[in-house]
This record gives sequence, C-alpha cells and structure tokens, in this order.
Amino acid sequence: MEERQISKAVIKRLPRYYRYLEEILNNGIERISSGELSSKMQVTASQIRQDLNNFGGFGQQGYGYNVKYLYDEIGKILGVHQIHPMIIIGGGNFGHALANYDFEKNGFVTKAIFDVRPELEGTFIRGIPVLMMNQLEDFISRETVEIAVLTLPKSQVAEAAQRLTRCGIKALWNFAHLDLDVPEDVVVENVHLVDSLMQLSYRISNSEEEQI
Amino acid sequence: MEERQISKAVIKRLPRYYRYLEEILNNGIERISSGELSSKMQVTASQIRQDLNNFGGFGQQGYGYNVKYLYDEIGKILGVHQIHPMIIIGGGNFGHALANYDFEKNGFVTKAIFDVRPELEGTFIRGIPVLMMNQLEDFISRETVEIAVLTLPKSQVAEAAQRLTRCGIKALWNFAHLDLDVPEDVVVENVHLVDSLMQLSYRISNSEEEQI
DNA sequence: TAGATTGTTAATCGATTAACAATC
DNA sequence: TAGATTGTTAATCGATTAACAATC
Repeated sequence: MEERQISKAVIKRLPRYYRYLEEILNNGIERISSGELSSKMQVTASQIRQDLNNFGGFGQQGYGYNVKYLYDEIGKILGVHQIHPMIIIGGGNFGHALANYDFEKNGFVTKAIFDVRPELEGTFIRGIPVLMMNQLEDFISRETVEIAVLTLPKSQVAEAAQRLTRCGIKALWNFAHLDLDVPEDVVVENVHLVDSLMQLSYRISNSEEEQI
Repeated sequence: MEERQISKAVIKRLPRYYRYLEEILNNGIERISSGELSSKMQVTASQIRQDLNNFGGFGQQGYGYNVKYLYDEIGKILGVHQIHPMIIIGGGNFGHALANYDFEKNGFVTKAIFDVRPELEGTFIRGIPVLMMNQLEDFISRETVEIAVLTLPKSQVAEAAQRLTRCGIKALWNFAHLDLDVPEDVVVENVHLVDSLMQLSYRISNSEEEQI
C-alpha cells in the first residue's frame, strides 16, 4: 500500500527528534524552524526537513514547525500513543532492572516476568508478577502480548525465542549477546551491550586521529 | 599519522565479526573464506573483504582467512586484549545489573560503583565496592580509570558527566535518556534504551510493508 | 507586500556491491 | 600447474547536503 520504504537511518533518528522536541516543549517553546532545531541537535536543517517529509508536511512555509504538533505526529509515527504489552523473559539482574524502568509513559507496559527459578514463583517486581517459564504458552494464549524482552543467558535464548515465536509473538527486544534466528515476519531489535562497549574501546584507542 | 579514517559503519560491524569468529573458532574450524562467512552472517563477501582490508590484509589468496588469526587481529583492533578499568556512576537497578555482568573477559573491569545513598556505603556488589559520590574525584586521582558508565537518573547525569570530564575521564558509556555535552576529546557511547524500544515499536506497526 | 522558511528537486558525497587481476 | 580466493579498483546504489521555487 505504502509506496516508499523509509530507510533505517531515518527511523533511527526519529526517537532523537522526539526526545529533543519533548524538551523544547517543556521549555514552553511553541514554534521552531528546522534551522533552530538543527543547531540544537547538531544535524543539518536539510536532513531534518528531508526526514520529516518522508511522513508528510508537518511544517509551514515562513513559520517553521509547531512544536506540540510535530512532537505528537512523531509520537504517532513511533507508535508511542498505543499500549504495547510486554513480557520479560529472564528475571536476573537485567530483567529486574528493566522491570523497574519507567517505559510506561511511552506505552510500553510490562505484564509479567518469566524465570525458571522456583524461589521466584509468586514474587512481584514493582507489582509485576514473576511467573515460571512453564506457564509461558498458557499466559500468552490468555493475555495480549506484543513484545517479549529477552534477558536470558546466551545458552537459553535461542530456545526461548523459538517458543515465543511459535505462540505468535511478533516482536523481540533482545539483550543476549547473540543474533536470533527467527521467522521473517518477526521483528527483532538488538541491544548488544558488549558490542557497544567494544565500539567505545575502539574509539578510545583511536580518538587522537578522530579529531582531524 | 593514520592516513585513512575508518567509517563508523565499519567499526559498528567489527564486534559482530568478532562474535561470529569466536563461535566458529569454538566449533573447531580453522579456516574460513569470505564467502562462507558471508552466508553465515548474512552480509556480502565483498563487504567482509572491504571491511577487513581497512586494517590490513588478514587473508591469503586461494586459502581464505585463518580463523584464530583473524579473531585475534580483530580483537586487537577493538582493544579487547587490554585492560579497561571502569567505574559505574549510579548504583540503582541498572548500575547493579551492569556490575554483575561479565565484561571482564573482554578486558572491561569494574573498579567501583558510585552512589549518593548513604545506606549503600561500604557495601559490595560481586566484590566491587560501592563508594559515595563525594569520593569520586579522590578515587579517580588515586586509581586508573578509563571508562565511566553513567546509569544515573536523567536529572543528575549532566552534572556527573561534567565532574568526570573535569578530572580527566575520556570515555563515557551513557545509559541516560539524554545526549551529553562534553569536550570534544571525550568519547561518548550511548545506549538509549527508550530509543531502541521506539524503533521496535515503529517496526511493529510497519512490518507488513517491510516484507516487500 | 516583504521576509522567512518550508517542501522538494538536483548535486554531492560516501558506502556497498561487483568485477577481476594478483597470487597463494 | 590449476583452482580458489583474496585484495583492490571500478560501478552502483543510497543517503546527505545544497539550492531554490513555492507559499505562508
């Protein structure tokens, strides 16, 4: 139906626009031009206009952009006005930390945390129940779940991903240090912390040349 | 001194090569061609050869690449054979989880965790001492610290980053939902979890078209 | 109306892919 | 030597930037 395919680079920039616009909005600023936004965000005004025009004309010649309107429109594009029910697979330190994180205001609501350790059965993290892995399929069939967050040890992730996709989960947020092999209609977003650290370490050793 | 500047896209792919090569090495495979690696990693063989040749000729015509050698060389490029002393700023759920994470085998060693809550003073996480924020400058002047990991609430990050860069920290791994404003010789690597989730949410709503 | 700033087309730049000579 | 596969140059593709006509 859609004629153009929006590039990944554009999508990656949208949350950043959203973040800056929120701040600008909180500062009580009503309108902003691509030029002003450009200097705040350290990207070219041209790129801002190009990016936004992928989704339609949000601005007005001679005026610029209405901050509130643009903020809301980008929010719509990103889908943060809808509720996205999540489950966290793996109740270790990381799963725990994510359960405590405030993702709700952007629509991401954690419904349950799954683990294998019997001692966690019946416990709650910030009011979110910890369930046992053998209840996974049953839970998904009863409740609406959109996103599964994978915070399991590397060795257990592949199997968990398979179980999840088999019962119809279409979105995985993967924290394991491993690329997942899933059906092509399943969307995977990776957070590879070790990869991120290694990039940092590369840049540390090569930062002298970077300045050129 | 270096004549060419390696692009960010290449650096971003290196940890992934490293990850796959480790697995291949663990499977006892001795040599691999760009073609074989290409089909495993779902990137073009041409890109693999181009990427590697940014750093020198690691292969041999008619043979391919020695897995162990290539793995080690990429490790050297990424700097994972050196020790990278880290401190974690913010002993909340996230700082806690990161302190428990096994980054050591790639050279990233956490020396201390800093927090403001007096009740944490004198405690340890996996043997790592939790210190008070007012000891920060003193600690950095006594110990060698390369990377500071920022897991503080948004409202406190900017100040912490300023204190850290003032006492000479040149690398920040930032988990706060905020872009840092630091001197240009300071390297910042961001892990913006909310941005990542928003990209996932965008892709969920638009995944029907993606298949084309 | 004049000035400002968008939306959009065209130009440039960079990254990816293809091709092939060099060489193990 | 013949076959395989790299290293590297050239071609293509895509993304970013510049320019400007449209228009508020």
